[in-house]
Amino acid sequence: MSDLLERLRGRGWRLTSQRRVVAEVLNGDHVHLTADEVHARAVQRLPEISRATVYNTLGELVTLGEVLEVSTDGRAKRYDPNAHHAHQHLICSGCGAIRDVHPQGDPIAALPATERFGFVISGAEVTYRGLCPDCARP
Amino acid sequence: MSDLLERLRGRGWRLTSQRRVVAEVLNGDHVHLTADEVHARAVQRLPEISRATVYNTLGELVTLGEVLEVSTDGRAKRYDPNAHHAHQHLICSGCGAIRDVHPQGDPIAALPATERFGFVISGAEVTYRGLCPDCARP
DNA sequence: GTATTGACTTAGACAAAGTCCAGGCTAGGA
DNA sequence: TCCTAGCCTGGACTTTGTCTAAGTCAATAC
Ligand SMILES: [Mn+2]
Ligand SMILES: [Mn+2]
Ligand SMILES: [Zn+2]
Ligand SMILES: [Zn+2]
Repeated sequence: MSDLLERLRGRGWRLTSQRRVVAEVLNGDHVHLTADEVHARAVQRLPEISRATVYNTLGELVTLGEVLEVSTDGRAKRYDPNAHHAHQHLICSGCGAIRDVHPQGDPIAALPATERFGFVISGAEVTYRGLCPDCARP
Repeated sequence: MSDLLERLRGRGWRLTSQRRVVAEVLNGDHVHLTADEVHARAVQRLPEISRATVYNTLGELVTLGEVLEVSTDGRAKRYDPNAHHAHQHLICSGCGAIRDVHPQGDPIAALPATERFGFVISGAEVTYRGLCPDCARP
């Protein structure tokens, strides 16, 4: 993750303790935290960090293409540090757990020209829903 | 749509003018209105209808399986009367226009067992993004 | 090391989307 | 026609996110 910080500094990003902490919180696999969850974890390390700064920093990371914004339900957006490997999401309807998944083939190819309404298509997001092993137990 | 109302009455739904108006507003193809848009249109026909009733009625229609809830971005949920024909959505990144589309094949089949993490998968939603003919013009 | 400065951070006000409640109203059955 | 369970209403409240004015500080220049 420190290579990320160096990369951003090279792009003229001022490296503050707040930004460093937000970047540290967003570290790992299958990480899809809401802004408030990021804030709660950031406060553990830097008690005075504000909500506004967390929102600002997340927004900047999204603009820079280093973090993805994922809207899986009508609730809070989730922030996903796995921005450099295309993937889709599998979500448990019971507990909300989210996993990164990699389906085969390109979903865009499955949309015939007659179903495109003249649109220029740029991407497709797939959300799989189901029950995780814990929630599926009788 | 009145067959819908009769069907619901058969299920013990009390048929009020408010519910009738909400059902009428949600009529047509490629209809994906937000709750506030439904309310604004309902008020044209029944000026005293409240926001709470629109939310309640939409929620009931979703529970009854007569309307789908679509969360395409982090904004307001959209309500889709096309609940009886499986379909996916194509959204213009420029103006937000939404079209119903029917891709070929089953997206669930594209997810190998090794990518399912032991989940029991129940469905998949695909959101295609692009630019509509108007927004793609130079 | 110190000064400078524009970018950054903060607290809190504000806004949009949605939920909840007490009290009044009414559709539909008796 | 009357009764009442279920429905509706206005408004308070919650969650999620945005904006702003004023204070702070990272990085550069000296
Ligand atoms: Mn992800
Ligand atoms: Mn639809
Ligand atoms: Zn689960
Ligand atoms: Zn458009």
